[in-house]
Amino acid sequence: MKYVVDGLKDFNLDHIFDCGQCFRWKKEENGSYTGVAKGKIANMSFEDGTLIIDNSTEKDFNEIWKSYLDLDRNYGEIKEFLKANDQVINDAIEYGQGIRILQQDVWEAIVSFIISQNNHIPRIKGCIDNLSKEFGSFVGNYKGVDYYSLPSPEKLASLSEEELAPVKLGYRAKYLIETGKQVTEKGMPKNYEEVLALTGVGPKVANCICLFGLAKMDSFPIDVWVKRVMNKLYGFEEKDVKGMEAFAKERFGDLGGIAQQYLFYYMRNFSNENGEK
DNA sequence: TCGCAGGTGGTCG
DNA sequence: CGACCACCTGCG
Repeated sequence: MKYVVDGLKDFNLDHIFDCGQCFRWKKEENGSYTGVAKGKIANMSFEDGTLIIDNSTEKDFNEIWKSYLDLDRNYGEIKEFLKANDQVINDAIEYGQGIRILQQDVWEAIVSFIISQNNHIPRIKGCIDNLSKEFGSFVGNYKGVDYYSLPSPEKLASLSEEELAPVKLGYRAKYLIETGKQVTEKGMPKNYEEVLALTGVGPKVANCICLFGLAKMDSFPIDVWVKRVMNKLYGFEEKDVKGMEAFAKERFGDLGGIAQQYLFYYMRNFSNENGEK
């Protein structure tokens, strides 16, 4: 079963799945992406404005993928607003024109971004993969490959560091166990303060969780790449995080998170392509 | 070999 | 508060 969406603008799978917001979508040899989210497996391909979602019913699309891919938001309008307010961001927007902020599961965002701290992307993906296979639940098989969901907060809370050792989380294992306990006891966090209170979650990770898990579009995560791009394009000292936060709020307002994704993707990918540091 | 990577928590001043 | 520094792991 396939579900087809025509006439999509401001949409590009490479931009969406390679802009650092998610770690569970794998690019296939034919350029499509396969992944699992919210308990469903899907394979997506996109060409000339047409998105084909394989292994998805119309019901799946309406209940899951439509909102997951943030298709109800008008990114054309957002880009015009950002460009009008800021001449400097123009190139970044053009470079990542197809970016969309995925509306991911909150718990998945919590686990993913705790793991992401001080870590390389291939290893982040490996950790999430291991964690799902070892302790998650079986979601299904698609084209010969088994897919698993992440373990629940209760499941993580029940594990010891020794049991988690094969997942190779390093010192992040205890953060995940503790966070599992906190979420089990207090429920899922709903705002920045509650997210920040979780063990192993500082300002950067909290902003990622708010942006990608709670759809708080004003969140502006500042990591090393954003520090670099803020230095390069706007002349900030890389340690001046406070200054960057104030600037983002003033310049981008409620759309800070979307602006951040264009800037992040531009700095991380464009500069690499061009052999800059 | 050793530094470092999409940071955080703990400890000082 | 702001400035340091250790920290799992794997790769160059």
